[in-house]
Amino acid sequence: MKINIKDVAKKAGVSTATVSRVLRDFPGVRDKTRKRVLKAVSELNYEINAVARNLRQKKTNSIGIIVGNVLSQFYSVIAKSVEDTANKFGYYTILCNGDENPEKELNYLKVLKSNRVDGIILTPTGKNPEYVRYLIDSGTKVVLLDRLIEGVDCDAVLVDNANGAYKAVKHLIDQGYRKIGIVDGYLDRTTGAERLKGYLQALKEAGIAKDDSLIKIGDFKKESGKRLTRELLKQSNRPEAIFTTNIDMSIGTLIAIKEAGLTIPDDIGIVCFDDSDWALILEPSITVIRQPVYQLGSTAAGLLIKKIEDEEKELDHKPAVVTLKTELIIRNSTKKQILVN
Amino acid sequence: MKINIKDVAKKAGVSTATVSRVLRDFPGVRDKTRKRVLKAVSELNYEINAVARNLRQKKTNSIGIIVGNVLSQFYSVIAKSVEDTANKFGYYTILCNGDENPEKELNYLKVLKSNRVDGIILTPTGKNPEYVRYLIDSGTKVVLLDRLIEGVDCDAVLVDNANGAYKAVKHLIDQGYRKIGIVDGYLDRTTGAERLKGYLQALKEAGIAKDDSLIKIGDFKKESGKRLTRELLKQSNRPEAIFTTNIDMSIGTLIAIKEAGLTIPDDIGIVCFDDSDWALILEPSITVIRQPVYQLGSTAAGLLIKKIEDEEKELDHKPAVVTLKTELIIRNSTKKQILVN
DNA sequence: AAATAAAATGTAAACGTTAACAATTGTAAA
DNA sequence: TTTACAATTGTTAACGTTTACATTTTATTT
Repeated sequence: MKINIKDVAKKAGVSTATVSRVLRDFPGVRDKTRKRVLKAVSELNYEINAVARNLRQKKTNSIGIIVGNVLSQFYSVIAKSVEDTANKFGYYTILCNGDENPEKELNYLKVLKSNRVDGIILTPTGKNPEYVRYLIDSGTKVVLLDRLIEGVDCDAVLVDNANGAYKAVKHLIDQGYRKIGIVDGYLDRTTGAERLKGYLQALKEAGIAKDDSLIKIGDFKKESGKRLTRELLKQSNRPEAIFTTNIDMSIGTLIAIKEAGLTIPDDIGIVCFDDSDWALILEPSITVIRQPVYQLGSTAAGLLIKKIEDEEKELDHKPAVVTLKTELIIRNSTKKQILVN
Repeated sequence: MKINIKDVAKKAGVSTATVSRVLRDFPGVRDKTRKRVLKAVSELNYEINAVARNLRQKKTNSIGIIVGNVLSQFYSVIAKSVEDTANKFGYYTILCNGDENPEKELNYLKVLKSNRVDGIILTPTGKNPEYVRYLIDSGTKVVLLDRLIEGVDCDAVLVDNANGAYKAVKHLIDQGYRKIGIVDGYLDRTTGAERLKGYLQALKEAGIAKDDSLIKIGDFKKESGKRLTRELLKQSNRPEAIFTTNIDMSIGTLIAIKEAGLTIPDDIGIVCFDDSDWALILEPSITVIRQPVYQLGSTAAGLLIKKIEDEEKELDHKPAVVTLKTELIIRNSTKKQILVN
């Protein structure tokens, strides 16, 4: 029932090799022959079996991407940019939701390897350094996205997390806020750690003492943002402003602030890592650190594909870490000054 | 360099068939042999080549999913629920972004078929009925999600779009709004058409005449929501309330309302199709029609996998259309009554 | 211990391509 | 015409599994 290359060859009166050549647009096929083959292809409704091709060529034209949390807007954009870029170069993507869970991550890495994807883009939990190192050593192309893995030397595309956080907190300080809380995610992800670092640096420069009760560490997800903000707002030394370190936790924080009946920016100022259309619609609009999210994904995909194709050409590839800049977008959630006037 | 099943067989002193049996947990392998094989597997760090397996088994344990617009929150949730469900049954997913573009859709359908995915979940543009029909006829398992394709008989998982829209508009009317605009998406998608139908039905029942100048048709994306709302707000018979038919257009609509300096719900009421955390944070919070989005995806994936596995067991499968219920969540963006008091 | 059945293992073809190499055909110069 | 060489096409062995079938080993019965 299923048509294969032999059927096409027979119908066109040529060998399978010739059909294969036509299918792959190889030069050196007489025009007359090519037309005959294409006619047979279309008459038989032949569609190549990519699985067989992949086996023979030891190449799948696919890349895997493991993201931290597919529900997050941040990773949606990453998924789209990786996919767009991959498509442009003739690759398709397999999207996996690591869910910030090291076991899921490990499992997916194995599945992707087993399926012989040509490369992997990984937002690492950082908890599987041995396997990632093994992957790289055994020839799988890997590009890390958004975070690094301690002790693993690998291409990566990052954002200047510490600087972004620094700009956010410095802005709060410049606006007159002093008691500034932070709602951060996992400190064992480089993002969480670096953003905390930027926060601390800004405080230090302004001569504001570090206050551990204002530092709350969650898991980068909405629920923990809500829970931690509730804690912050309940405690005696309630912060005058909060810096949240990713979009999902920011949602939780905003919910908690609304619950508490506080007014932004009068009662409390807020700066969030990650921009969103919603941040603009909210009243007041939210001051944010904008990451070049689309570019993050497209750069990672571009780097990965370059790595893949460089190797095919037997070119050497030097591992690179690309760091993209963040941008402070000042809106109305940090306008304390105006009220002071 | 690469270890294959032959290497394992040699090391364990058995045949490749035995190794294969052990790998697939086949019964009828002596325990001693099994252990010997597993030892060799682990010592050699052997990982099965899924591509070769897929070729031989004519099965890939993968399903493809083509969504309308991967940037939309709606489809993020769909992607996650499909992936979760697929994983649970041992399948992995290939996510494709159709982008509401019939050509991209067609291309992806071909790529997925060529890669011999075991099944496809499709949010159809409706513009490729012949190919979808051909796919189904040639044995590819397909489940449509969110929308139908005219003239194609296929399993599908939908939402009661007309009823949802009806509830939304009826609610507006009950709250005292009369001049109600609609910002809808493509009418040639069943979602767009059905939601318009519900809108019209609610108006009719209330004895409100249809006014074409209040009916704006876009493409389900943010930009058109913004543009169309600007038009609505500029024209002489400005609506008292707007019903938007998906989350992305809703964002555009909210931006346009904010731009125009109008107050919700005093100057204008609004109900949106699709709930979101942000709808709750906004001031005022937004009344919405909530779709059971996660369930939509998991049901589709479950149905698809059942289809796939029923066929393997040579069971007959009757095409089914599952329609899930929507829910009206009343919040503050439609509280006209209160102001009247 | 022999005969038989059942259990375990092995052999080799098949899945549908591609690619190295071989063979044929066409073309242009001698 | 040959001849020499280039252009085109064909043959066949991979790629790494699984699986139908054959064979060997083990267990059971007499």
